[in-house]
Amino acid sequence: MGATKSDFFSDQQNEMAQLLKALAHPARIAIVEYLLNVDSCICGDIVNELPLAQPTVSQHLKELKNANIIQGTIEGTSICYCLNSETIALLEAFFGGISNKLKNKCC
Amino acid sequence: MGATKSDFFSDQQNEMAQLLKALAHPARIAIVEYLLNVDSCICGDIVNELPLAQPTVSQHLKELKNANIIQGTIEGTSICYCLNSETIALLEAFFGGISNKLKNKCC
DNA sequence: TTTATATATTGCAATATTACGATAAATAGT
DNA sequence: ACTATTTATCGTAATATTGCAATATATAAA
Repeated sequence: MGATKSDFFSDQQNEMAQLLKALAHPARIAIVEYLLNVDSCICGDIVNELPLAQPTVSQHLKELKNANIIQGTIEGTSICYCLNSETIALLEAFFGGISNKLKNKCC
Repeated sequence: MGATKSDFFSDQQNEMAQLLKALAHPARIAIVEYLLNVDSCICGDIVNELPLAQPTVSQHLKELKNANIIQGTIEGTSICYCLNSETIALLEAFFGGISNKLKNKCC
């Protein structure tokens, strides 16, 4: 016990849960907001921006990258991260869809 | 170690992370989708709908309730759950805002 | 090749989540 | 009051996440 029973849910449900889990941490929200506020794709400044050690930030970036929320391109010795607008659009559509359908409901 | 360093992030970032965490599980996504597809607020049918034991479902419902994603009203011996459209709107706005701001970016 | 800089990986301790059996609480009907 | 039904809580085992020191990797510059 203890492990999520993913097998019993649909692929779509599992994927959305995974995507939301990747964002379900204040540090990762902060990373997304930072990338949004910075003009160009700035790289390891994220480590300086956050109150976390470099390995911890690296781990959070990895999770965001795995979930396709951000992309990283190598630029010399550093890596340049930026948001993936397709994934953001997917999330927007998910909640937009719920919101729309909810308008015809009693509660 | 091991605990999230919430103190170092903004209230807004912590709240959004918490809200997303409440949805970051396939069972809880399934509950939201079920409530959306059912005409009126139907109660303990959720337990029958999901491949999980009653205490587990009760726990998931509690988390959704704590995050203000669903509401429960007592109806005789049973409880009637339904989605909270305000919280859904908040989530829609969050991702909509990111999506909009992202349009003017280079990546 | 050596050195400096940037990022990733490993290993581990602390903490959180998930799931469920057992049990409690609360209400409806008898 | 007793019984059945519905939902919540407790206790606990299994698993996952978080954070960081230490270390590895990889590229740039000297």
